[in-house]
Amino acid sequence: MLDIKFVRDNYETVKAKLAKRGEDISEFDQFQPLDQKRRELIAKTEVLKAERNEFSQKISLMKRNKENADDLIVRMREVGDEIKALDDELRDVEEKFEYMMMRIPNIPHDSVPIGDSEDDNVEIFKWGKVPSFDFETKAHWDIATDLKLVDFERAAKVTGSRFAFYRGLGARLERGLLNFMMDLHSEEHGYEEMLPPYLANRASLTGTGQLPKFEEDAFLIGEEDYFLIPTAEVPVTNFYRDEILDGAELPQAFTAYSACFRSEAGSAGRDTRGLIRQHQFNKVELVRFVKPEDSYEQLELLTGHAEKVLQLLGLPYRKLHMCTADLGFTAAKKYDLEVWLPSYGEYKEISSCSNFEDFQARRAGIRFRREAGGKPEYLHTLNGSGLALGRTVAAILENYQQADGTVVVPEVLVPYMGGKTVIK
RNA sequence: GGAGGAAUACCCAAGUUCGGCUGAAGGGAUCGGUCUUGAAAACCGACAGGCGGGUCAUACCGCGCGGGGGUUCGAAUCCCUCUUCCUCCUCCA
Repeated sequence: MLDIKFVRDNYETVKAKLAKRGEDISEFDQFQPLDQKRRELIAKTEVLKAERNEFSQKISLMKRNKENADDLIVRMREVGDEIKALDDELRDVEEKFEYMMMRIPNIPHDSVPIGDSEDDNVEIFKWGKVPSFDFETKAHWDIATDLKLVDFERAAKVTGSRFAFYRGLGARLERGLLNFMMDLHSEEHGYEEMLPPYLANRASLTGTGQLPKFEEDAFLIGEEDYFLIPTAEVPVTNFYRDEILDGAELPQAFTAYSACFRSEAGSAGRDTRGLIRQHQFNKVELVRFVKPEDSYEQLELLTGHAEKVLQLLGLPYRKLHMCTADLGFTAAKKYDLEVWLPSYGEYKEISSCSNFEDFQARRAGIRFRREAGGKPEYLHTLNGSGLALGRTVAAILENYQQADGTVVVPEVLVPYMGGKTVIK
């Protein structure tokens, strides 16, 4: 959520910046009328409440002195009715205002390239050497099926489309990668390891920005009003929801593995084969809680941690600076890491690293105090994938495949694969 | 799933019977001071924080006793509802 006072004082500037995202922000036109109406009603109702407080005191005194207070009580009854009517109206206005504010996206940082579509994302650099093969290469879904690493058909039978069974060395590879990444981030990069719940409530999904606008993307569980988490970002960021942290303990960094669940509404027909777009996938997430003045530096740091995984695995990738049109709802600035996939003949997103500034913190009520007794301030939140596991498996299978149909295990993973150097 | 109990400020904890000088007693912790060579102890003092309206900023005003509704001139205190925690039973990896 945006800072209401800031928006009030800089309405035109904010509107112009939001317009650069290229999405429909006509809702934002309601800001000024609703904000004004809201403040009018608050002013009115508070005058009456002050009066009521004052006279209730008087009535109390009169009663104690055995005086008759009936006239005052009758008068206050009218004031009470008036307050009730105004409060009802105010509640209505605030509900509309809140709903509108919760659906307004974050303001892009000034460094973000302006663009109309994903074609305007700016490539910052490429890393690694794209492999060249002197044999007919296979796509990862064929490699995985041929080597009995993943079974898509039986998953379709047992559950439905876009689910997968990992088996044998495929399951081992996914688990090995998970352990490799968690070890790297917790032991080398200074993150505290976390294993979060996979279901989260409505308040949490609202805190990180999935709700109210994108409810159709999430799986809702029965009558519980719990959602399957689309990413560990949701539980981990909301870990500190409605809390005030000690500034001396910032930054705080967590790495969390979780399964992630996405309905993939609206993606019908895209990436239908293989491990790229599943309803359920595994991911190692990085989350940081930082002081506002550090957040852009911290974004570089976090992105570097995600890149390190790709570098150690020897997977060719490129780093993109996402343009205003491709920022997503919550980010002020975002880098995507895209890994080379031979079957696509192009780079494919495998990590997304964002600085949300205080956008999530404001929604989720996460603050900090610089010093004891100081005013609480909203902190900044960041997160990034470190990395998505299914896509990493796909990338390894495709980039490390050999002419005989087997797959070489990247060196760093050998210890995590029980010493195996080849998947066959 | 069944039966009970609880939720008060940083922590503990009174108040809820009978709604009104409770904008919330009392401890502890914390901070400041006295004393001391220094420290401890003792004593004195400060300690709702937060959010919202308002203001150039103050002042001032509103809300606040788990969340949300309601009754009432007035609610920490009464009613409804939700959430969380605890105990016992049941079930269970």
